[in-house]
Parts: sequence; C-alpha cells; structure tokens
Amino acid sequence: MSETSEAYLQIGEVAERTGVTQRTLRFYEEKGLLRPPTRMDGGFRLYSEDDVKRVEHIRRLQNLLGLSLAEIKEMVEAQEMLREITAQYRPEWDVAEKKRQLRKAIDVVSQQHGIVSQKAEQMSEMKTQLAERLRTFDSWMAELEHLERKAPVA
Amino acid sequence: MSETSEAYLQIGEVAERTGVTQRTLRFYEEKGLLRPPTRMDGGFRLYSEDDVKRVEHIRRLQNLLGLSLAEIKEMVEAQEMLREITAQYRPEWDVAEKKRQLRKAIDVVSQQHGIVSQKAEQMSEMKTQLAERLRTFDSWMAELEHLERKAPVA
DNA sequence: CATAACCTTGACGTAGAAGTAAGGCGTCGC
DNA sequence: GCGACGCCTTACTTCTACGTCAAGGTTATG
Repeated sequence: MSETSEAYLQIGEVAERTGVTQRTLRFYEEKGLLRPPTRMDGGFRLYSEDDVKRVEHIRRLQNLLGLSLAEIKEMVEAQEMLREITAQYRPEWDVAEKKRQLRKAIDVVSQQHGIVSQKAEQMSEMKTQLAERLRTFDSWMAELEHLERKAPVA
Repeated sequence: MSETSEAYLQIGEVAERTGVTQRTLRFYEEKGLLRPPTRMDGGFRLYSEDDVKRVEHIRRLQNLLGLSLAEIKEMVEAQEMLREITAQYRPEWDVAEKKRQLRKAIDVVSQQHGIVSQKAEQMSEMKTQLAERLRTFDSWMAELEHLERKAPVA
C-alpha cells in the first residue's frame, strides 16, 4: 500500500501515455522544462498526473506553435510562477507583490495569445487559399473529363 | 541594357527581401527546394520575382505548419509539376496523362488543406483557452485591487 | 534468492538546418 | 584598370532535440 493520495507513475508509463520516450522526459527535466519529479527510495522517478499534463502541453507548444524548447521553458516557468501565487495563501507576500507576479503572468499569457492569434489568422488565410486552389483544380478536372467525352481515346 | 522583360535580382537582394540569408538560399537550391536560378556570365545567380515568392512560401510552410524541408520539397515539386501541365499546351501529353497529373496535384493540395484545417482548429481551441485564462487573471487582478483599496498599505 | 523487467547516470552519436570562415573571381563606378 | 564591394564554391562548425548504447542499480515475482 503505497498510495498516499495520488497514483504515481514511473517514467515508462508516462512515456507510454504521452507518446514521448523516456529519454525525452529526462531531457526535458535536464533542460528545466519539467521540474524534477519525486523519487522512490531506489531513485526511480515518480511522476504525477500533473506532470503528464505538462508534457502534453509542451508537445502542443512544440507541434502547434513550433516553439523552441527554450521558448517553451520561459512559458512553462511563468505558469509555474502563477501556481506559486495561487496555490496556497502565501501570507509572506503582500498584495503589491502578488500584483507584480500576476501582472507578469498576464503579460506572458497575453503574449502567447498574441502569437496564437496571429498564427491562427495566417492559417485560416492559407486554408482559404488552398480551398480556392482546390476549386480551380476541380474545375480543370471537370473540363478534362468533358473533353474526354467529346473526343474519347481513339 | 540587360532588361529582357523582368527585373532580375541578385542573391543579396533576395536575401534582404525575404529575410533569409544568402547561405540559406544556396542551401535551399542545393536541397532542391529552389530550382537553380539563371546565372550571369560570371556565375552570379539571378533570381526572378517568382523565386522570391517561392522562398516566402517555403518559409510559411516551415514556420506555420512546421514542415521539414523534405516535406516542403515534395509539395514544391508537386506545384512545379502543375506548372508543367498548365503552362503551355504540351500536346505530347494526352488527356489521360493530364488527368493523372492533375489528380496527383489535387491529392497533394487536399492533403495540405487537411493539415492546415486540423492545425487551424487546434489553434483556435488553444486561443479560446488562453482568452479564458486571461479573463480569469484579470478578475483576480481586479480582486487584488479591490483588496488594496479596502486595506491600503499601512 | 534468482531472475526478469524496469530504472539509473554517463557518454557518445546523429539528422536537420543552417552559420561561418577561407580563398578566390566578378561587377560596377570612376 | 583599379579599388570596393558583392558573389562564388568548399569545407568545417554549430545548435537543437533528441537517439543509442553501456554498465550497473532497483523492484516485483515465482
């Protein structure tokens, strides 16, 4: 009975569930993208469900936005900061300090939002262009088929 | 008077206009992403406006869709193929052959369209999430300011 | 307690996408 | 026709994001 409150996962399970390799998980940890997980007595890493989510988030930022790990690290760190503000009460921080932190977080998130918005817009533009093209091609194809019916292969 | 019909550009100008380095332009040529441009007698590359557009297109595929140069090459080649079909009459190709080519092109473009659609959707999803977050943060901020007004810094 | 399955760190390797440097022609304006 | 600047190729280097052993420790199971 090792269940304290959460089900902890070993690196292999996390790898399987997230679709990245164990090497990648260790690599992300090394690079500061994942905070070092807790360990078993023998040294085995124990991840939480939250860690799984974080990995998935990292992958989205990579695949969808094409950000470098360095850029992603910045973002993740900002998230982390937020967690610090919101998690427990932290009476040692006064309101002014909290406001500073929160403002920083808002900055980061709105920057992200800006990037995403811009990219999304460019994408839909591209999508429109492609759709237009497809229509053109389809009409050419129709034309070719028309030709073929009028003058079938001898 | 070297103007035949278009204004040709040297590699430096193309680099400046597209925002990539000269090295990158030569690299793309080497990799088959840009067809070898015409040359001056001395060997200097002479690019057309079309080439500039192609470079911009390549960059969009890289940055927006995150495709590898190999993947981009395939796409560019398909475009090129189309150009062949549509450019001049090409009486040596019969209708069936043209249809085959056109079908291939349609395949490529609709595949691209699929990718873009999917990404665009994921992006707008992400955008929504970020916007939601921002709203949450803003309300927290408002709360903090409210607190501050009720109990100003002693 | 032996054995398989899983994990550890460390070190080296690799593919993709260029960057950079060297040494040498080309071109243009005067 | 010469100086300054732009361009040529070739070759070596870099950076990112991991992959791939290797040698050994840990954990679960019969």
